[in-house]
Amino acid sequence: MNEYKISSLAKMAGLSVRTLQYYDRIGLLKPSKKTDAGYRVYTEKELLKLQQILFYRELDFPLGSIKLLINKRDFDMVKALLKHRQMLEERNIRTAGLINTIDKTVRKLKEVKTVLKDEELYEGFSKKEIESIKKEVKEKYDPKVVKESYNSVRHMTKEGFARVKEEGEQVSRDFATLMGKDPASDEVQRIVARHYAHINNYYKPTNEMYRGLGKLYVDDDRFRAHYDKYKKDLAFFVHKAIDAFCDKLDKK
Amino acid sequence: MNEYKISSLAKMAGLSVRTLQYYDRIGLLKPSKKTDAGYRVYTEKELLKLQQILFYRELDFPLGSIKLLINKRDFDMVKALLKHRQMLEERNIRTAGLINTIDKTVRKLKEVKTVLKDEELYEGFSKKEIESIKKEVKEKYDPKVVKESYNSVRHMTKEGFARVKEEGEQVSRDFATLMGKDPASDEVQRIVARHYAHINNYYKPTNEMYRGLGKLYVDDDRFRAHYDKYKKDLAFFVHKAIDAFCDKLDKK
DNA sequence: TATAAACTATGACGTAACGTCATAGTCAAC
DNA sequence: GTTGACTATGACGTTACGTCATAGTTTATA
Repeated sequence: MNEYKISSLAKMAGLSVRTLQYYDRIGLLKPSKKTDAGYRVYTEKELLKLQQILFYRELDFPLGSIKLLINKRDFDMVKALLKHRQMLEERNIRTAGLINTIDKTVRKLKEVKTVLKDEELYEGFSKKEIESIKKEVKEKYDPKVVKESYNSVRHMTKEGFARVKEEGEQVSRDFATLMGKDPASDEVQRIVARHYAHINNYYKPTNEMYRGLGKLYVDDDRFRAHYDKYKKDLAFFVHKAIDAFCDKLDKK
Repeated sequence: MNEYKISSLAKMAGLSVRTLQYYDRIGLLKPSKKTDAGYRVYTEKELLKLQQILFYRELDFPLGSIKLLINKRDFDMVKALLKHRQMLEERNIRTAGLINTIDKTVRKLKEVKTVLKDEELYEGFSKKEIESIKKEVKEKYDPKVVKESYNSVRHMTKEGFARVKEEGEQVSRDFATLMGKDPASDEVQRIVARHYAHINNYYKPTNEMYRGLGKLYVDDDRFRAHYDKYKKDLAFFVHKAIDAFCDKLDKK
């Protein structure tokens, strides 16, 4: 019977020497024998077994399972295959979902492909204000968070931008008219819900994060200025309203 | 701004403490500061950044890529997403292929599993003939061996059997063209190996079982007829070839 | 036959993204 | 002042190998 040294078998099977040594070590494929010098010697028998191994490996079976599958003669192959199939299917479903999420995200980003110039983005602000905002945004806040909304805002069409901006302004005005009411009241909470949905155009915050965002409206000068522009202390009111909103979410 | 200790942030984000410590270590998410005692202190800023991280993580981005994505200001998000999408799609296609392979394999195995009754296996033979064949096979050859291959053959459906025949036909033709050569020669042995691999689709015979199957090809009229249909005495040739194959396996 | 080239074995370490365990220091409460 | 909860860190395990270094073996060649 022909005998093969490790690199021959490796070449035949398309594996590396180190891989075969590894398979030996974990007991997946032992050589037929070893020479006095400790060299591994394989025969056709091992080649055939290796083919079986590679079949399962191709199916993404973990080596530990393969070891059981090919060594136990009474192992229920069909059951193992079906169980594995189940797992592959779940993996596929999940991956399909991820692709979908990417598509949605990309659509959102692309829909707004036309790049707005800074002047358009910050229309209403003076040049100096623009610079200071940009600088502040860059230095003070989390780069990515700000960048994402910054970019998504920057890449909007004028129409898209106008729409979002209008939406945001309406929400702000609504908050302004309701100031003084109980932040936890239904009418205020309805506006918060709209705000929350608005925010979700840009990213999907957890409850805690949304709460944090509300706090940021007060702590951050630029945000506070934005709201307080509508009405004095509106930022604080919005913060409280968001807090109440999150309280309710948490309680559920 | 509110300050959170590591377990608070972990709970909020649904991660483990160890994971956050890990993210700190690899520079993915550094705490806002550290206390004198070395305790990590996080704020809402980190919460927001973490949310971004989790968004990409959900999409199976490796953490290293996420680090670049959220830290490099000029990183092209759309490009990165589309590239990732490409990868996910390839993964999905491959997984779908694996599922398909499993389905085909399981179909085969299930056909094999259904037990054929003797009458079906030997349809066309009389009861007496059946008994005589069984008796002969049992007595003439190593009882255990023959019984093994016998039984494994018995467990096929008609359809399964037809499929085996169909798929085995190519192998048969190859044997036919090589008849006259030394059954132990490399070229013949290669075909035997293919036959062996083919058989292995259905069950995993021991060497002895495989040898018994070879004998069965000669001793059983139906099998013999099958091979001799291709060429006179082909069954005997195949038997010899399988014998030589098993000799080599045994010799080790 | 001596030597160089090619091959082999083995241990150690690295990978990704954490989990687990052990050890030790820290903080708040009773 | 002690207990209990919390934190930090290092070490090791996980999967399926790859890479590198070191050392011994076989083979080819001069």
